[in-house]
Amino acid sequence: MQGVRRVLVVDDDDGVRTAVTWAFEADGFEVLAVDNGLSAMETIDGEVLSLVVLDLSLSGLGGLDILRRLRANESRNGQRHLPIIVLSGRDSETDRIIGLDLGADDYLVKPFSPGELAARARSVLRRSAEQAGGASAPFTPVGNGVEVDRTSRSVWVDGRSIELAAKEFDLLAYLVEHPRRACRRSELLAAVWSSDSDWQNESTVTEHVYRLRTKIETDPQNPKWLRTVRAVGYRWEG
Amino acid sequence: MQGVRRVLVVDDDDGVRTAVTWAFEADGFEVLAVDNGLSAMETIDGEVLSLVVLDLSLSGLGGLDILRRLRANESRNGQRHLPIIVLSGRDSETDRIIGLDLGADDYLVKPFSPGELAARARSVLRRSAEQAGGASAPFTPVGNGVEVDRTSRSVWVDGRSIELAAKEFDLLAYLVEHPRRACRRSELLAAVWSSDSDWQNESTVTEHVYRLRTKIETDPQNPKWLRTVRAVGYRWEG
DNA sequence: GTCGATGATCAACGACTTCTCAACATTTCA
DNA sequence: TGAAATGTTGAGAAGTCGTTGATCATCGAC
Repeated sequence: MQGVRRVLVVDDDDGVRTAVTWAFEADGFEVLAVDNGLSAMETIDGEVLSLVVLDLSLSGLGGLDILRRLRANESRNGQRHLPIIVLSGRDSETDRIIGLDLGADDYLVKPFSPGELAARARSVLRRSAEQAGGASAPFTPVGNGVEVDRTSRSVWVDGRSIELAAKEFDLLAYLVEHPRRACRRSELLAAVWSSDSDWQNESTVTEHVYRLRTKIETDPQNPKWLRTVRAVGYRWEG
Repeated sequence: MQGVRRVLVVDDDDGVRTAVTWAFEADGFEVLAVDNGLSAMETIDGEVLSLVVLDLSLSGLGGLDILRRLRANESRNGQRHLPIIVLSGRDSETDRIIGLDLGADDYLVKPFSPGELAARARSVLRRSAEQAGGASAPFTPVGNGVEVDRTSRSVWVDGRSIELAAKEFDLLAYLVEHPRRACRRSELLAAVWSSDSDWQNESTVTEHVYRLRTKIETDPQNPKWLRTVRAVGYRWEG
């Protein structure tokens, strides 16, 4: 898409900055790294960036503040959406990220593997490019795999069109948009049903997954895409 | 790593303070020395230090208290791990266990030779530098070795994907996040099982370590990553 | 070497999770 | 309004996982 892909890494831990920098440079990115929120904001204002990797738990001007300010600025000035991947230190923070829906494009919980970060970065950039690419080219379902188009709300599996009910589609779309993430049922309830797990029964999710599998998996008993993560929930193998 | 290597010596015995100070100054360290726990905490808060040498048997605010507070603060604020070498007057097994459990990086019993202390200091600092240097901490190295990803809850050993049960994964993730630390079984119970050791049997940890080893170690009888620390617990060799 | 303490290994059982299906509730649309 | 499609809930079966205690191996002290 662009000649230079430039990423900003914001983390106050030397080790994380170094490792993330390596991972991105190995992937052909130009990397800027800063260790605090103020420098991060300055860099974002002053530089042309393709992507920001942002630690949530910065001291001082925190990751959440940056995210909030950035998104507020963008919508006020009608600027282009700058893709952001959030890093969070604890698994419990994940729930907050999802709950608050702060506009991160993806998020990773430490510890994470560099390869995983690189994969998510590519995926975020691809989506961002498709979006910027305007009136997305008429969808052509190609070859193998599962293709989901939110605009026409249609789904193809290995090139064949599949009919899904509304909730089934929403669930699948969410999973496909968050590939390789172990999603807990409560997360899916919140995201797809806009509901609290206190309010709604989590077995609703189980049942919809069951129906989805019968429709999209070749061997529903032995699912290839929609995998169970025992004691947690489900994961889409993108 | 740093231009100046600065060490804080905490001991209420004049003779020990003097001897240790000499030993470190001869080794090119800048030395701060205090004779009580309160001053120690103040110095730790106010100064940039490379290492603390801490007498366990201080009167007043004791060595164990300092260790506990310091490590609690670090984990709460996500600060860098400050290396600590503990000095103890007695060779009692109990103190040794408690000292290592609370996150002392090494341990010396009085009387000791200044040369021995200097050697251990160098070793502790080297390990600490390696750790901060990126190849460990929340991040696991690429390629060979064990990679853990909390987001997708998946694990790779030498590039091959490994299936783990829920508790096995949680245990592994905790260990990987605290590399090169002797973790007591009670600590692991508290961290991974959110449980009291009075309530749950510590052999649960032993068993889970056993299962983990059979899944991730090439030679489980002779573990390379998940090592036993006799009379204490287990340690992850990051 | 012997003894005691500690860890490894194994088997067994109970508890928990998910799958599956059926029944009921709700929405949609003719 | 009524029928069909869709969504939600609950219950039982099947399977996996977690935990424990027993027994054997190993280590270190004496």
